[in-house]
Parts: sequence; C-alpha cells; structure tokens
Amino acid sequence: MIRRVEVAPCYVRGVARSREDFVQAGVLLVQEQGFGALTSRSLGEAMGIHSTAIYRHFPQWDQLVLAVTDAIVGGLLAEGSAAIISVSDPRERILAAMVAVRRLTHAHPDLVDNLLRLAAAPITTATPVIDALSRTVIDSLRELGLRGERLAVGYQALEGFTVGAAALDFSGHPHHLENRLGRRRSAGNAAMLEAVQSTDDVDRVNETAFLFGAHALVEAVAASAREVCDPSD
Amino acid sequence: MIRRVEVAPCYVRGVARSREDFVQAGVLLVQEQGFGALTSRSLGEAMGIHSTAIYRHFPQWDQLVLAVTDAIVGGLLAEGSAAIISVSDPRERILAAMVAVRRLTHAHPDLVDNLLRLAAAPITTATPVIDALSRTVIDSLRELGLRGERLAVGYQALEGFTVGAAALDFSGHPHHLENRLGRRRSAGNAAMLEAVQSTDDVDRVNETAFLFGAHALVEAVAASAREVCDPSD
DNA sequence: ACCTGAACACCGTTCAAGT
DNA sequence: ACCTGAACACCGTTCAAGT
Repeated sequence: MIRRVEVAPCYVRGVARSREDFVQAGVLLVQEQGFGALTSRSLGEAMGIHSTAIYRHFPQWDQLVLAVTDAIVGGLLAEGSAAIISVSDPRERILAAMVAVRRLTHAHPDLVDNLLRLAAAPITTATPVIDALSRTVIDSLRELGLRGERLAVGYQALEGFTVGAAALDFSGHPHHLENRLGRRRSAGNAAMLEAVQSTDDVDRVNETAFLFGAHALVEAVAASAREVCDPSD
Repeated sequence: MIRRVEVAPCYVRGVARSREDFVQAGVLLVQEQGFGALTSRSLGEAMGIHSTAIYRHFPQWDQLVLAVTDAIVGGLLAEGSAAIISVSDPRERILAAMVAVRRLTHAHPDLVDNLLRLAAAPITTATPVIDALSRTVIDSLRELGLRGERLAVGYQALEGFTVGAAALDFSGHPHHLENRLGRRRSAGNAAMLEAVQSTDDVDRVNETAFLFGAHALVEAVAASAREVCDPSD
C-alpha cells in the first residue's frame, strides 16, 4: 500500500495576512476616523480585501475590536509604562498606574465601552498590556504588605474605581461635559452650582475627584495591610 | 371674508398611544427577555403596532432605550428609596444609596451599558428617579459640612466609584465571573490566586471590595469637610 | 490556506400614503 | 394626529465557489 503524502494546498495570489495585519489596520482606522468607523466593511476596504475574509482570522468580529482596543491601549501606555515601573514608592507607583488609565480614556474617549468589556473578556482575547499593568499594581500591593483576601479586595477596589470612574467621566463623548452640566442644572442643586457653572468646571471637578478618590483608596488599602484581625470575628 | 375654523384632524382607529405606553411595553419586554430583545421591531410587535410608529413619539430609538432604563431603575429603587431617606446618619444614608445602585446592577446586569450612558444623557431624556437619588446624596454631603468645590468633588468621587465599579463588576454578563477568573489565572499572580479560586470567590471579592471602597471614600469625603485650607497653597 | 461574492437575517430610520 | 408599509443604508455572519 502506497502512502500518499498530503501536501497542504497553498494560496499563491499575494502574501497571506496575519492576525497582526488586521489589528494594525484596525488601529490605523480608529486613529483616523474613530471607533465608530471600525466596521467589517470599512476595515476590508482599508486593507484592500473583501470584508468577509476577516472571519478566517477572527471567528467573531467582537474579538477583532477587543484586539484593536488592547493594541491602542498598548500604544498609549508604552511611553508611560517604563516610568510607572521605575517609581520607587509603591503608593506613588499605584497612583501613577491609575492616572495612566485615566489619561488613556481622556485621549480616546470612544474607547470607554470596549475597556469595560475587555476587563471581562474571555482569555482567548489577548490583552498583554493591560495584564502587565495590573500585575504591576498587584506587586506594589504585595510590597505594601497585602496578602490573600485583602490583596484581592484591595486590588479590586482600586480597579473598580480607576476603570469605572474613568469610563463614567468620558461616557457620552463628545457631548458628555455639556450634558452633565445640563443635568446638574436641571437637578436644581443650588449648592452644587456654586462650583460647577461651565463645562470647564465639570472637566476640572471630574479630574480633581478622580485624584481625590485615588489617593483616598490607596491610603485605605495600604492601611488595611496594617490592621490586625478582630478576634471577635 | 369668512374665517375658516381649522379643526385638527383626528385619528379615529383606536386610542392613541402615549410615550408612557411605549416605555411601559419596553419595560415588560426587557423584564421578560432582557435588553437584547429591545428592538424597534420586537417592541412594535409586542404592542401590536408597526415598528415605525415609535418614531412619532421618540425621534431617536436611543431615547426610548434610556427612558426604559430609567423606568426599570425607578421600579427597582422604589422599594428601597424610602428606606434610604429615612436613615438618620448622613454617612449611613450615603452608603445605603451606593449599595442600592450596586444591588440594581446585580439584579439587572444587562442594564450596565445604558446606566453609564444615562449619566451623560442630554436633559431631554428624563431620569427623575436617578436625579432624586443623587439629590439625596448631595443633601447628605451638605449635612456633613461640605460646600462649594469640595461638595462637587466629593459627590463626583462617590458617583464615579459607585456607578463605575458596579458597572465594571457586572460587565460581560453572564460570563463575567468565569472570564474574570480565567484572566486572574492567566495573569499568573500566584499571590492573588490564594484568595480567588472559584467564580464564587470572584463574586464575593467584588462585593467586599465595593463595600470596602464605599466606606473608605465616604470617610475621606467626610474628612475633607473638616480640613482647613493649607495656607501655603 | 486564504480570499471572493452573493446572500441572509437583522438593525435603525425615512417618507409617502392611508384613516 | 397617528399609524402603515415599502424602502433605504447599514450591520455581522454564512457558505459555496474560486485560486
């Protein structure tokens, strides 16, 4: 019996695209026209191929969007990440990481929806940059003496505030500031309106509130490492 | 010259629908089949009318979705809101409001996206229940002695954490817990895995972290009312 | 293996036409 | 004034067919 050698058929017309090619083209498209323009048809056109060819590399469109999101996050954090790691004081290092995330949403407000999704995406979706950042924070918390349950709780509280508040601040872009100002006015809180009278005020208060909350939470988390367990528990 | 009296033409076939009718039908649809089923076609079918009739009452579909969201939020907060207001201690009252929001996202995880949108929606979209809740928190902060800038900053920090963390915790439902567990594992943080080994652990840590963060922020905000301005500023 | 092209089942939205 | 029904311009997705 003669063994037939199976030769894999080869596509000859042009070089085959990799996952990376699609992600790279997606990043370019988003940077030029925003996330709203990232559709299967427009990406195909931008790459000079048919839109349905994408499904050979990404079985679901959502996975491509998340990969593009992570790539953009990576690009924007790349410059700052070395600076974050080099901070010697663990508390300041954590704060630097938190501020970096907010700077991210400030630069790319339409990234907000995907950022929330990314935090709970299946592991099939690679997010190496975000994973590295969270590991930096976790290591810093260990440096502060946090272990086990308190480490997990402390990290979760910080992530919830950082990603959540950053997302909320820029949700509704580009009308988020004026709409929020309108809400503050219609709610009729005279006490609030003293400090918030323009969209610039809204923007400033948002940023101050983020820094205030970040400091408060880092201090509280650090303090939890020094707490002794209540024997009555 | 004879003045012709203009009589408004009257639609005779059946009673005209109001905005409320559409919202009410939308709430029912969401409660039975989830937010994913809330489309113009399905709502029209559920009401026994053509889908395009909706645009006579809501010029944009998004407005109907936000109105439905507020109605659902209202229904779920209705029971608890009286209890929140009746809390005598202002800090406990604020905490009760924060916990109420989290209970909301816990009961309706697919409401998360719209909740973020609602916070920055134009005032044309009515959100009376949410406005009332935020007013309760603001009044409580005033009771704690906060005024002007500090009031605005304190409120914003609390809202950012509450809505943001609640949204992040349930983003990706219904696979959010398993996916998050997978991420914790793949990130390879051995220190974290001591405390987080099952989806039940993830759920428990999320809730503990929310309560921890809420307490820490309320304390910090309350403390900011007693701080004296640094003369070196 | 990789890509094309037609086709499918949706979606929000518009608009002339009915009552 | 309110609703219908056809139509439009999209969207993600499938699948047989090409090379």
